[in-house]
Amino acid sequence: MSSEEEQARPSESRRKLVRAGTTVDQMVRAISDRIVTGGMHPGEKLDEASLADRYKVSRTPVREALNRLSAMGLVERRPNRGAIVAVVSRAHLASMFESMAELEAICARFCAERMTEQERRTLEIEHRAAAELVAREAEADYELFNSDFHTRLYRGAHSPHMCELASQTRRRLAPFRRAQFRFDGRLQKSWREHDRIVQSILARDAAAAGSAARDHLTVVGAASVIFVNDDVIATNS
Amino acid sequence: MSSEEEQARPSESRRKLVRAGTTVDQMVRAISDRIVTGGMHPGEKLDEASLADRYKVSRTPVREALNRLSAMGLVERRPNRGAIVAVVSRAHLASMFESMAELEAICARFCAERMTEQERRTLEIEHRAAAELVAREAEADYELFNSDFHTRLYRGAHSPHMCELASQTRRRLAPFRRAQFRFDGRLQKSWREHDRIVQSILARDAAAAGSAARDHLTVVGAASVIFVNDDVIATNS
DNA sequence: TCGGCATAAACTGCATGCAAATGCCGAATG
DNA sequence: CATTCGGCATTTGCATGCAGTTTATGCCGA
Repeated sequence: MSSEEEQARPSESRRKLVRAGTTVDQMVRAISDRIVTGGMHPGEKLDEASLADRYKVSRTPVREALNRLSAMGLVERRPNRGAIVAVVSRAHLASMFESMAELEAICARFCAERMTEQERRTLEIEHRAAAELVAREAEADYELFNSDFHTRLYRGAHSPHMCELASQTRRRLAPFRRAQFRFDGRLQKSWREHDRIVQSILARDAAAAGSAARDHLTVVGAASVIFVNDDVIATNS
Repeated sequence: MSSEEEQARPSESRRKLVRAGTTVDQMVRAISDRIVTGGMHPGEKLDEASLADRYKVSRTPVREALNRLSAMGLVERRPNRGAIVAVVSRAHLASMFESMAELEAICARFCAERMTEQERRTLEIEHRAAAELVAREAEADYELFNSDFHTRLYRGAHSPHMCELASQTRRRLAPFRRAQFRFDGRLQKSWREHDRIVQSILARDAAAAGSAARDHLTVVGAASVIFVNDDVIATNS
């Protein structure tokens, strides 16, 4: 696999044309992309100097990026001994999915109780519109919609901190959710599960919304943990 | 107020005698201490150069410390515009306490279902022992026990990630929970609330444990938010 | 007197250099 | 032959310097 598309950027791109600002941000994206897309395996060493000259920047922004990634849980930093790609055990991964399910359950409950009329309308409209993506089997687009859907759920809970926790956990799970929609019929199943959540929210049935969201995530989690078993964790050293 | 006890350290202390290793760690502790103990007010500017020469280090470790504190949610970093002590609105603070309540409810539920016999025994024994602290009105000691109690709850859930989320949120709330036990009779109330949680867990009644934990935190949160209203938030600029 | 613009000061972000820490390898010793 | 100690190489951690960006100040015109 030629995953080297980011490597030898023409040096003029240092601060022009590249989407978002600061060099550190770029490094965070570059490194996390490589980890997320499987370009680096858990346990692999991330040496500052190598990364620095691989991306043609100095060690300082690399350091900062590694720190941020460490805060995000994607890499592990050992004092004086460098950083490695975070090793997540199957148990820990399962725990993350479990937590995600619980967090979304809470958000869904809050949504049922607290969403404004406006938010409910938007939620329903967007959800209905997504049915078309399912029919077309537009996986990439659906994945995008899916992301929005969940974000909407976090926002609708009207609890900034809960939203933050959920988003954070979701980001951290991203690497392991990649092939989620590759499973046959997963698109349609996902939509139906969403439907159950949406209907419960619209009916203001908090308990039902909670269970629906929990079940939805539990299914996704199980699928992903199985997936990971064969593909990522097995290669951890 | 002479809160300048940390300022002009003899320079030899750079890497000797100071408890834990790296300069960055010291900076993190120093700055977070000042924020947590009210030495700095929300919104106040944290200028790298000033901090650097206040603590007689270079800007680099200060930068790293600010980044970590930003990840912890204690300071806010604006690109190219420096860092300020995080401003938490009353709404956001309430949201944090609410989330904390939900997280602990989940942990308590899991504890009821998953704790080992050993863990249950320890939980009960420690809890019983704390009754003595209540009788003696040993506030400081009880506060210590209280911290352990909650940590035990997070651990007992047997979900590493949930434990992490709970601990993280708890740390972040620390600044606002300071005077929690100053309220009259709070010690005894706290113990009785703990008792309800413990009994539910020992009875393996997940639902009851969840509600008990949620109620416990909801009370604490309400008290602290009120407290904050008069003391911290009002002085934010 | 007030608003807009240009210049200057201040501060952040990145690069580079140096010192301390860790890990490795070989040699000496029990 | 195994173990431990010391030097060497690599790598992290911190200091400092420079460049770009933001913010403050002052000047000019209306």
